[in-house]
Amino acid sequence: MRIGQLAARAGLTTKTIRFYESAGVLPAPARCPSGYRDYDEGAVDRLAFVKAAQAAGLSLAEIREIITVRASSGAPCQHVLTLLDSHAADLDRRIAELTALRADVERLRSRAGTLDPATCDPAVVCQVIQADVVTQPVPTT
Amino acid sequence: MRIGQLAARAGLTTKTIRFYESAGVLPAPARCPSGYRDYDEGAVDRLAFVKAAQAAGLSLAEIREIITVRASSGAPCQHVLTLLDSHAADLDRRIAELTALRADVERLRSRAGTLDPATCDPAVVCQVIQADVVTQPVPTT
DNA sequence: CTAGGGCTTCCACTGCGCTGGAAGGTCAAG
DNA sequence: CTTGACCTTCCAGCGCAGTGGAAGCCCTAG
Repeated sequence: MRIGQLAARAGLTTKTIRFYESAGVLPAPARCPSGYRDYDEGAVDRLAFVKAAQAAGLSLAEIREIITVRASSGAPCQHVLTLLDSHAADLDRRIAELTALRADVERLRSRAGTLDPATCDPAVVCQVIQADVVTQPVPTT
Repeated sequence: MRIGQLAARAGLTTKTIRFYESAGVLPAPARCPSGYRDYDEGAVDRLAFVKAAQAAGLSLAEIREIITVRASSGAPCQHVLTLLDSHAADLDRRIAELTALRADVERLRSRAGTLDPATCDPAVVCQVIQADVVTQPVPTT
């Protein structure tokens, strides 16, 4: 199967598939005499795995590492579980950060109603934005 | 005041201050005969505003726009409130996405305990990661 | 006079996951 | 023979908020 067909079956572009190959998450396939890439069915499965892993929040670098572990030392289950745990912890942190930020924004918003535009000094640009109402370290997006 | 002193007072690096000037969130200051930047007290206030606005989740582009509105048509309160509302909505979406992703990861994790490593087919790389357990569109980080 | 610390500019790079485009080769249909 | 779809490679850029480094000027202390 050529790259265009694989792309259609996987719901990706040919660009993305070549990029995945260069990123090390899709093995380099055989080549036709013409130089065209020639994929087997395994490529479809592999791309499905990559998609699922991405949907689980893993980066291409992490996916590549899982694949490497699988190739060199068998089932990467333990490694994957560790990754998932650390991602879950990251997510908990992110969610807590965003929730706190959300509360800060709400606080600014509701405080804005109590402000008199006439008291707004050009030097501070806009009195709605006040450092002492906002407690975030930095929105680590 | 020269750039190094301003940086110390604002808790930033000189690099960042020059970058803010080029990004349009800090006005270009006067220059000493030597060519050195010469800041007044207003610069400290301005940097405090930028910090607070960043902490509220605004991008430098948005901050620049607020400053522009302030300079051209007076108090930007309404504009700022609109921005804050749209950010609050973004945050709600992000939080919902991350929470759903967190649940997916948890589902994968707990399902992993029921799997037998022996049934893990190299073609799928790792059976812990399964598309049908994950329902995210794409983790729009 | 020299060393140092601070300042100037400009250009490049970081991370991440692609995406776009140029210049050219391959193949089947008309 | 030509057209057009498909493929190849390589190089560049996106967004975001900076960070790093090079080459060179300014100023003060020793």
